[in-house]
Amino acid sequence: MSDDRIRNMEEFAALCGISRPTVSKYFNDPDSVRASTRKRIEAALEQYDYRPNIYAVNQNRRLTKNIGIVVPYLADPFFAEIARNIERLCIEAGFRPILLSSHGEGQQENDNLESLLSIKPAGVLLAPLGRASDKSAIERFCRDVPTVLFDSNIEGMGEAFIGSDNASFVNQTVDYLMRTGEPPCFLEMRTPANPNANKRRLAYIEAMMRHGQDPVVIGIEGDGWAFEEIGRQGAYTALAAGDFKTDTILCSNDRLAIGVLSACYERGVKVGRSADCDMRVASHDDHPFSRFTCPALTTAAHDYTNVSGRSVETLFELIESGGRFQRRDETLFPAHLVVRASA
Amino acid sequence: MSDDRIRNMEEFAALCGISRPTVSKYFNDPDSVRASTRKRIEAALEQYDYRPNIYAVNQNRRLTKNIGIVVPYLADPFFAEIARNIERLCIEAGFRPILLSSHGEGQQENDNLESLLSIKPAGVLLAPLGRASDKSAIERFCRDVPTVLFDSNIEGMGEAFIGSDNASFVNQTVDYLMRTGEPPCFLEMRTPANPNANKRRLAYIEAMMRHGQDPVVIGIEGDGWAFEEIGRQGAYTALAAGDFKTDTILCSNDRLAIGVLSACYERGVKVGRSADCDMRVASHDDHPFSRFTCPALTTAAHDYTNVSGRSVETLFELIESGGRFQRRDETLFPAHLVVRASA
DNA sequence: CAGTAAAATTTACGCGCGTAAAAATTATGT
DNA sequence: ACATAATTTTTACGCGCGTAAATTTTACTG
Repeated sequence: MSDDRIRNMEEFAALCGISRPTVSKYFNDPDSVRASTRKRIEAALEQYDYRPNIYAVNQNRRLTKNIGIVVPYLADPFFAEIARNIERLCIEAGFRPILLSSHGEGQQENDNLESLLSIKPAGVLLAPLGRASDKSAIERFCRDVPTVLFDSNIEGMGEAFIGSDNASFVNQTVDYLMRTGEPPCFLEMRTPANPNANKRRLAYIEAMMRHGQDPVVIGIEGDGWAFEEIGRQGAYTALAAGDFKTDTILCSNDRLAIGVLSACYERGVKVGRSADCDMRVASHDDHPFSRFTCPALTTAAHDYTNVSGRSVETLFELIESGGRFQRRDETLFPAHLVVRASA
Repeated sequence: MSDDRIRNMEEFAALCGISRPTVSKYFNDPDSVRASTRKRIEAALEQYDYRPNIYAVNQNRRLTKNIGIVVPYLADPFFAEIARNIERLCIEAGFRPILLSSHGEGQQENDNLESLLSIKPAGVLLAPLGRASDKSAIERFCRDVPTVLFDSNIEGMGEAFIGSDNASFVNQTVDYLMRTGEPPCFLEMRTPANPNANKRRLAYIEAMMRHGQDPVVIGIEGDGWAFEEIGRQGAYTALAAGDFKTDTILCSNDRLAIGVLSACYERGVKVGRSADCDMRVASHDDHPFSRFTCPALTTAAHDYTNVSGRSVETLFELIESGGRFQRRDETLFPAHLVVRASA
């Protein structure tokens, strides 16, 4: 790799002995030029280390190769994992992923969308905050930018939604808990952060009815995205007040459960399914940390691969169709149960 | 906000009744134009929702306002937190942060640097992988882009380094453990991912000597960034083999400790500092999850605020000095002990 | 009010590349 | 070798904005 600084495509083309427009064609699609000229360009690339100015490219292309990815809370390893998968798929398809986190705040979500507008992305994969989202801002954004929603749905927004089937999550955990012990109560935040929580509660109630049991929903206080702390505080309070009428707690999500397990431990409540245990705790999401809790968490796992894969595929289709779909599809993937020691 | 699409600064300037160059000046620095014209522009901005084309802007500016942030492993909430702080500080200073994760892989780190090169950032904050880093690639990158290293140092690379004082971490935990119980052994990965681990080991050995104790270092097998799993497996093996000659384990970092606690729990080893406990476990980092482990983890905490704050400040100074410093400073911030239930 | 400094306008060029159209070259099949 | 199709070259324009220089307008001072 020689150190001669090449200033633009003109110079690089000259070094290749090829005209600039042809080199330009090559960078847009290497297969659009004759094999022999492709070889010459690629040989020159090895030698001279030139790369097209991304700003000049994007200024002139009708559509950039940028794809925006917005997640509600990146400090949550669950979203970090999903984002990582999605990033990889975008890169493999020749796109440029731009990852943004809303950090649990509506204002940040708006800022992220604003910021994405200015880079004129080919498309955006948006996992909205949910309750804290500025619906009208998102709606406006979706009018301007081809957007696919994932993880958390907002009725009618974006050209498609890909997520997990909350009913499948809850049915599996409830069924499992029912056939292995006492009927579970359901622990959630009183004011859940996103609509998945609501769907899970409803699915829980329905599942319990199906089993001929009275559903018991325990709503704990707390706001924001510090779910573990909220779960811990809530469980502490509930344990002290004796709110748990059953020995089995089904948490709305793993992060709450992590807090619950922490509270149980501190209060000397032994969690697990063996005979000497006081309580069973199960949950949903299969959070990356859930196998390291004490005890390891029994939970229902997202189909990470399919959710991220289908989200990306759908966005690609959307981009190819010019940014609009005939109708808005909602794709839901079922969960699979992961039985560990906690229930 | 009217919906008239404004195509460029020319049109927008016309709507303001102001010349384009003046509007351009305004966007570069709102205070560089007369107050009265500033008002007119801002009034028009409210009405017409125009925003300069970021590609055209960056093509012509000598320096972009982009700042690259590269972290080794974003699925680790520790880095997610640091990154979030840094992002915020950059935005407040009028820059555009671009967050990239190396996902624990050297190849990805190289790709990230490559990718950053093409956006011509004003500066980059790089937390290298460490052992898995391609040193020569990083060196080349640092020659082209003003770079400040943080979290994990690589001798001589980048214009400055900001991190935590590993000796301070270890001295505090060792001193605490020594004065409250048996001398600790030190648990780490046999082939640590980054140089901080090496410094911690050395600091441990030195601290033990200072206390007139024999240092005992337990190196566990494992590769990659799945530290929790590595810690779990390692502790399992060590417990089974009876490798722990003392009842006190000091882990190199919290993520290993999380795995260790998980193994202890599964094997029925009670961890904590009360009389009925079999073992004490302490660690370093104050990972966001360390207060939710069972028992909650006693650890030494990073000075998150200062590390991220100083990193950003240093990069700004670097950018203002034209990308080079006279000499390469290394700034280390001390830790503070966080005593919880595990030791 | 003149005198001066500060700010805005006019004019013009350049950044690096996409892209279109016409002309020239090369590859392909027979 | 020839006709034809496929590529490449040449030429030229435009994208949206930064920025410089010269000029005009505005604001401020006494």
